Amino acid sequence: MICFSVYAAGLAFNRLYQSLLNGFDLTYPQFLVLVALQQGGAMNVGALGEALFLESNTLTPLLKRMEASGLVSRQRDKMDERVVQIALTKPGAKLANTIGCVPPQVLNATHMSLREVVALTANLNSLADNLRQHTNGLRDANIS
Amino acid sequence: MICFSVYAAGLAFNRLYQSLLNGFDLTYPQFLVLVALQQGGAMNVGALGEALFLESNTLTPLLKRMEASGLVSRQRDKMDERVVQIALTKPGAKLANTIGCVPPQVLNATHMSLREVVALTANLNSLADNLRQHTNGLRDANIS
DNA sequence: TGCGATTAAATCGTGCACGATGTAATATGT
DNA sequence: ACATATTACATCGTGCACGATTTAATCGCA
Repeated sequence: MICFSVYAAGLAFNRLYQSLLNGFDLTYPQFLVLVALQQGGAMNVGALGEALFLESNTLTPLLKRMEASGLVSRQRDKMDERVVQIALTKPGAKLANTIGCVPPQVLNATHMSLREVVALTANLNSLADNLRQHTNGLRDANIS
Repeated sequence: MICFSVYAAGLAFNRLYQSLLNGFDLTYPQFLVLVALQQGGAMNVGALGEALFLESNTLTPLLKRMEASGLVSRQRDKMDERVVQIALTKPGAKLANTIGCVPPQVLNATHMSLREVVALTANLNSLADNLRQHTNGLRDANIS
């Protein structure tokens, strides 16, 4: 049951990250947003969703919470009022740097070599790509 | 970022399963419960939690929903009134057989050979084991 | 026997994740 | 130009997932 192994590994990562992040008042998905913005720079909600494989119905409330805690700013785009630009605030950027220490701790917890982790990551990425293609195929078939 | 790859693969599996299961009025975690009970037979909430890496705060409401839809029974143990035994009902057992067709479809969607899937599953299981040990170590350190 | 400690579920509050839908702004075609 | 379609984001309802706490039953042990 590959699906269950992925599910259980996801639960395990989530719990470990919550433990490591609870001093920063950050959830694991919020941590991912912070990292995505640090690596990709400011971007709109849609682009953030493409990076994290999430949609606005998940991101909008999450980003509002992060805005409320002062980590990101949300600004309507002047050129296209439909678009909302998300950017790290100064405290957000600072926190993004501070939590750089967390992923190495997680890597250590895996008890795996860097080589093994890289290989496993690549396999998971291609697996997820295939699953997404299949899911999208099903969706498109239902529409037409 | 191994954690993100696991996270994204989990999202992808969840979406694919929701698509495949939505004709059965089942969520993905409910599907996992059904399979666990089919494979392990009737068991109490704690044992189910060990099998699925979940606790009563997640399982109790989920099992109540499955009881409401007639798939499982919940019975206080006569010998120890604290424990609640969970068993498949006849419709639940029937549905568990019916959805046996779903995992092969998922395997097909992975576009991976059985050998690759088995190897990836083993790697994920040992990874999750290591993460759980580390998380439990952190928890115990905080208690003492 | 009886009382404090432990255990198994349940409850509560918060935050994702997602399908379905709504709203407002922009793009497109005639 | 203007109605229609499309797009970007937001809203709503449901169901996990989890930390913290509660309740009730059982255990341990003097």
